Amino acid sequence: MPKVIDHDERREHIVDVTWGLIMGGGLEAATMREIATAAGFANGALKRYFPSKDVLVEATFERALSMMHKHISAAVADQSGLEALRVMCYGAMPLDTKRITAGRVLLAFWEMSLSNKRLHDRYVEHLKAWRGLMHEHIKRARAADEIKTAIPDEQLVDEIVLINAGANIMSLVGPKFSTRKLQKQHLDTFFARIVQP
Amino acid sequence: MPKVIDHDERREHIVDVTWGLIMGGGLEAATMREIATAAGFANGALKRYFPSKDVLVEATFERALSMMHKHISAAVADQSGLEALRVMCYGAMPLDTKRITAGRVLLAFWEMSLSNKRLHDRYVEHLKAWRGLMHEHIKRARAADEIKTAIPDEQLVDEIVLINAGANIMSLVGPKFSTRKLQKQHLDTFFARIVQP
DNA sequence: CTGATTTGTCTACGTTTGTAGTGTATCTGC
DNA sequence: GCAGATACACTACAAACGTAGACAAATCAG
Repeated sequence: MPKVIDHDERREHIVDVTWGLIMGGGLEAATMREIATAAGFANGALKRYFPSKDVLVEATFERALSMMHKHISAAVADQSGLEALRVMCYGAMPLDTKRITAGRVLLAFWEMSLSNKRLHDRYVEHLKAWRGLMHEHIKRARAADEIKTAIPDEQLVDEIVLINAGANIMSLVGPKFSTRKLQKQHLDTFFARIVQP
Repeated sequence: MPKVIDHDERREHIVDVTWGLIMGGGLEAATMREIATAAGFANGALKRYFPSKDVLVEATFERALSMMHKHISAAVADQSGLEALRVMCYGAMPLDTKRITAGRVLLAFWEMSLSNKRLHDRYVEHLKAWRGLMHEHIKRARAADEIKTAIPDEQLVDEIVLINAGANIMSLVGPKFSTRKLQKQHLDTFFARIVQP
């Protein structure tokens, strides 16, 4: 028996490195050679852990989605209704450096998913789950009379999604205009608004 | 004297073709060979009109911005204040196929501008002009007592920008969820809101 | 018709890409 | 300590990229 290696751990590390490279210079910067070097390997070494670049990219994509999912789940915790919705919204916004650079990865994946059906389907699935969760919390908040606006649930959910996607973009391309303070204010105003008739 | 050619017209045509290719498959699909073929030329023919790919891409980028600028200017026309703002907002939203696919190009440029200082500066300039124009109209609308909300102008402008950017993204990656109807409703609700105290 | 000049084609070159193949070093179980 | 399997480095290769240069074709002035 040869050297024993935790393959899953190695894969995690390689995905970490790929993530970092995309953060720094987009997908363009994430070449197999560059990833291998940054991970401390030589040219062809990644092949043992990811059969092809597509698979590696897909794994990195998956990481982005599961990271967001975990971040939201952890924030929501045992809360429910309006407070859960609030925590979800603030948690998904690019309000610190880590989440802003994560938006860089998201941007790359948005573009890639437009020419890769597998990735696109996966993202639609994620979107469906995310929106479904928000619907759930809004429903409960309405039942508890925490939300009183006449605006339909579907519109509320969509508004959050658009604000969030827009904030991710603008934090990258125009952070001087769309400041964190403003982005927080959007959510503040939004929540102040929906608790009223 | 040889064949006489309108160079500007040729450049427009080449930019058209580049635009179309980016629409279809992102920047990845817009190779010099592909552009030349789609424009009806052979491999190296573009060199007479664009010295390098960077220049061609920059010209296409410029087209995207000026297209939006023209679209807005034409819509606003001689109007002013609230009505001008309203027309601007609806005009910039991806509410038809043409504007949705234009969002595809915008997405490509957002990503590219993150690793190209020239393009980034140009986009920031555009953003500044766009936001400035909205500020102008909001100011006049307030003077005419058309807008009564206590929300600061800067926040109103930023909200429009985020909704717009988000709508552009979601029209591409999740049109099943973020429908045109919903996107229109966001603006309807927004304008119904700001005319009240 | 002739000739100068631009236009566009074609070929080629140097890079960079993803990936396959080969060999060597390394480590574990016996 | 030995044998066998694994891990990684290294080289190589085909494909695709942007771009440069040489050549042929086309066109208008005279």
